[in-house]
Amino acid sequence: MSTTTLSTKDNIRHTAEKLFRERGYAAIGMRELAREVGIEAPSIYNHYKSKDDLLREICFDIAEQFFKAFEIAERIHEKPGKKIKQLMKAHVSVIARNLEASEVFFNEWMFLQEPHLSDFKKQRYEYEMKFREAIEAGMKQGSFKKMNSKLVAFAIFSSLNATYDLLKNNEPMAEENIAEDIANLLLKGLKE
Amino acid sequence: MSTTTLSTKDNIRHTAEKLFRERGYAAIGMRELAREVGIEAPSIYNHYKSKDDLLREICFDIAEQFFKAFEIAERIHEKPGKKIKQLMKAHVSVIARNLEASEVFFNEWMFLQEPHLSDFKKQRYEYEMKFREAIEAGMKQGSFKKMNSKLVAFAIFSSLNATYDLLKNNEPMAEENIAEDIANLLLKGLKE
DNA sequence: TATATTCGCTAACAGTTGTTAGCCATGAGC
DNA sequence: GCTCATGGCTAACAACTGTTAGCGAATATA
Repeated sequence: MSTTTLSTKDNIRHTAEKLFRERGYAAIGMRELAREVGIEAPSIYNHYKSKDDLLREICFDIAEQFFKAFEIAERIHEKPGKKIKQLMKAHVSVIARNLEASEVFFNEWMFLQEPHLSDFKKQRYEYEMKFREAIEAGMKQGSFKKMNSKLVAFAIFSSLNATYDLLKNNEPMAEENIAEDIANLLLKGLKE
Repeated sequence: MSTTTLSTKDNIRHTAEKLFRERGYAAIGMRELAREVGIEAPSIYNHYKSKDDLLREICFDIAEQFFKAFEIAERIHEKPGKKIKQLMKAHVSVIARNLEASEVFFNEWMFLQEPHLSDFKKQRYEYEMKFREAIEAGMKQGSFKKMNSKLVAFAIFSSLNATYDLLKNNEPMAEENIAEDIANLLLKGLKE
């Protein structure tokens, strides 16, 4: 835990992540956000152009982290099973490092305004497709069962994205174990 | 598709489900909801006591359906693998029959006011525990691998709850196939 | 020391929020 | 035909929305 005193801008950012996650972007007013930070609402505008600007910074920052983590994990060339596992670990690691912000990324992106909304959707689709390519490669190569790759991708993503709830509601569980366990479950199945 | 002309109350309900799902409970005003229905905002109050009342009806109606479907599926006594599959199919079937409303149930419940909020959380927890019991029974009995049952339950729920996206964004896919495919993936795994 | 920038503040804006009061037309039951 | 409930409507409420203008103190730069 860093003990550096955060800048006001960082304080606004982190408080926004916390509040947007807890109660939703639309339900949080600038005055409430400001009160939680310990300043007055108009002071926020010394650091962010608008409420949308705040949301945009959060969402696109997380998006960037997902892409970077994916690229790094992709470089390690492995057999499909190991590769998917690597990608899943990278994905979970981004969530675990940004517990509140990633929830905002998943649940509040629809409040982005154009043209950022379209931008965001495009990036999300790209990311999904990168995952699906890795899955389909494994199917073609014979390591994976031949299934609807979209269904598989959705099952993987939604399982991984439950990381927040697992880390928040549970007996402490190491981040790496979550990815490892979910990967094993999805790869080898629950049946003995 | 039924061609019965719906009552105004039903119209409000269905329109609310659609709008709350699309843009979130907090972002939809009574005037916008009314406009979409084709009436004026105050007329809504002839049918619902408040905005919260509307959300409450939607959320608790879906909760009830989940419980009922679970109970019916539970009666058919089977081996753990078949049983989980039955429960999953029942769960997906509720989602498929209430595509918009179930999304509201999943994503907008936090806007419920007390004491209904606590009520809701309790019911959700009960439902989760019923599923986990079925999973743990399978583990004890030796049919399933011994894993963290909360993690397994979360993976199952989040995968099943992706049904909405699968039915909406995809080439048409039969509801039963979704549950069947997800069940097979989670039970037998992706690996060949 | 003079100047410019940063960053807080208060006051205020126009528009929107959920909701209530109260009026009027329709149609059912007596 | 009279009465009453139903379910629309308009007008209005106080509170709240995101945001801007503009002021003043502190800090950094020259």
